[in-house]
Amino acid sequence: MDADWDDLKTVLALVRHGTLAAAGADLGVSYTTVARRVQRAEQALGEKLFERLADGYRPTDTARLVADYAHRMESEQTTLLRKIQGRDRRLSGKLVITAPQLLIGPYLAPVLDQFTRIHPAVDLQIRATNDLLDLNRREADLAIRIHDSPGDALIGVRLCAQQRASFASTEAAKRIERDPAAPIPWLVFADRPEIPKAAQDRCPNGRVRMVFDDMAALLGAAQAGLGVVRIPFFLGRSTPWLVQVPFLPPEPYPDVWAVAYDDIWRSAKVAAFRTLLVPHFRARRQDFVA
Amino acid sequence: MDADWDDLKTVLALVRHGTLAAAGADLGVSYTTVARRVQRAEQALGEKLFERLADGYRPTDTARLVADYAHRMESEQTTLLRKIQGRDRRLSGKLVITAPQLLIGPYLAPVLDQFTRIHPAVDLQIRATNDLLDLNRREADLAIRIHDSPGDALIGVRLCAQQRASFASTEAAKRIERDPAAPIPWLVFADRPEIPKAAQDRCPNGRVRMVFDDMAALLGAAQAGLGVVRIPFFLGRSTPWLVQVPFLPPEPYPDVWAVAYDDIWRSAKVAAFRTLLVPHFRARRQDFVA
DNA sequence: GCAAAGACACGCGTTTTCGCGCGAACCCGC
DNA sequence: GCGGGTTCGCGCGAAAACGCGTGTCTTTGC
Repeated sequence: MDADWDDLKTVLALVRHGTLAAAGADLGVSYTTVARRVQRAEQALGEKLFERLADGYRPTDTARLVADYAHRMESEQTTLLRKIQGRDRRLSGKLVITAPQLLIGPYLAPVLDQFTRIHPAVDLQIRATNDLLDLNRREADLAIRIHDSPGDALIGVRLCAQQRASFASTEAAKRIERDPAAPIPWLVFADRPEIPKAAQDRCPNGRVRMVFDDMAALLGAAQAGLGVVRIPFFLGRSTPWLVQVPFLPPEPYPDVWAVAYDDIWRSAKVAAFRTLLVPHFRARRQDFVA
Repeated sequence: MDADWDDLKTVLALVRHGTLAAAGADLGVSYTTVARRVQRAEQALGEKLFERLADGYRPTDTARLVADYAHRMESEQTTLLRKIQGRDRRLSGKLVITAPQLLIGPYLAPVLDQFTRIHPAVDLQIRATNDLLDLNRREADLAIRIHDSPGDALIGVRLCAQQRASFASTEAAKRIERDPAAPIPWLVFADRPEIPKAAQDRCPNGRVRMVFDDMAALLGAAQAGLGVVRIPFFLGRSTPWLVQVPFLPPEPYPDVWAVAYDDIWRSAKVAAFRTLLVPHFRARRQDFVA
């Protein structure tokens, strides 16, 4: 009664995904191999781990127990890999940065350009996403996030404080200035589909004209003059044909952070990147507030 | 940068043993395989893990780090295996009992006999040793130990309290009774090579005649009439040709315990064994004290 | 009621891994 | 200085693991 560690890993993947094919894809092997390894694990442990059903493998209680401990082993492994990576003093190899899509173009690109010139041996990869990538699973080494705090077990530095304000196309902004009493058509983002309170106080005639679930589309609509959007200063200022609607008040917005796991934060590549990143944002901090 | 779990296991074994051959023997594979897996692990991690020396592999700091975390993964695995084994409700398969060598013959044998008759499907294995086997590494399921407390993370039950006293061959005992003032020749065990204080008070003329490092040899010498030994009651009473030297006082001695890991303690096979073991010792508890 | 899709079982050919044997380098004791 | 023992490196044949293709069953949607 002793099991191959990779077989335990396979059981974990199968419990997670439910089907041989999905587990195999996760592990990077064919589903046939998953089936064989599970069979071997069942034999080694002397316990039935799955019920073979037409729509997938259903884990038994024992399999859940195995998966639980395999998950702990996996955690140990990822921590190990982080520590090794953090001890890496070489300025070569892969470095994965993740950042909000719309921050990359106007603000991160110069840093990236400079970094690759100084450290050509580093294989720099950018993951542009608004989702929070799981740094623990090493989906990225360093994350630039717009959040109130660095979060869980992460270490980080605040790159700059932020505010947001109302922006609209030049013509739309002029129209509002000419007739402040007219109803303002708001374009809002899906996660908070209401009109900001401070703006509503100033202009009670506001109404939500459309709701978007994509920031780029929202900006496009604003550029086309469809209405007023409430976005961070950096975004409004770096988007062509948008101007701030002056008398609508700015309001607080989460700050910009650079965060990473403690070990990786101190690694050579991340440290080198930070020496460029932090001054760059600090020099432009006035772009992010009123 | 992602490593096979079995490769990490191999690095752990190699750090532990220092040479390819020893690590291979531990893992049950050839040393060639160990060398190959280590090479693969180094490539996967992008770090040098060992310095190849003429007399073995010397681990780098990174390898020690890997071994540290692989050790944690191993701990998770052994805990898992214990839990699975503990959930096993079947009265079949392997059951490993360890007990002090000299307790087995006179006291454990009847229990073993009875158990194998009632549960013939259980593959009962006895490990007779005075060393403490590592229950955590699953070297044994249930241990019968002579100790003051069950110890670390173990659960257990006290089978009986114990005392020890002085025993000698019939003739030697008579000789002492006839002439209490004559010098008593003691045969003592190597871990405590001194004459017990209480006995020395009664018979100040005692002297250490020989020191033994093996209990069976010590008993043999006592049986041959070479001197007086200080042993637990059960041992003196179950050894032929030995009698208690009456006026030398008994003294305390560690109790007899049955101990196991919590999970395994409740497993079906261990529980079944306990239902025979405990009453057996309880019924004979007077054999262990004056 | 029937077609399409998803999921598993099984068998076959291929790739990878493993163990063995030989030779070289080194340490140790004499 | 010189054998004996131990350890590692390398190449080859055997064995195990792997991926792919096919067939069967079940579910789902029309």
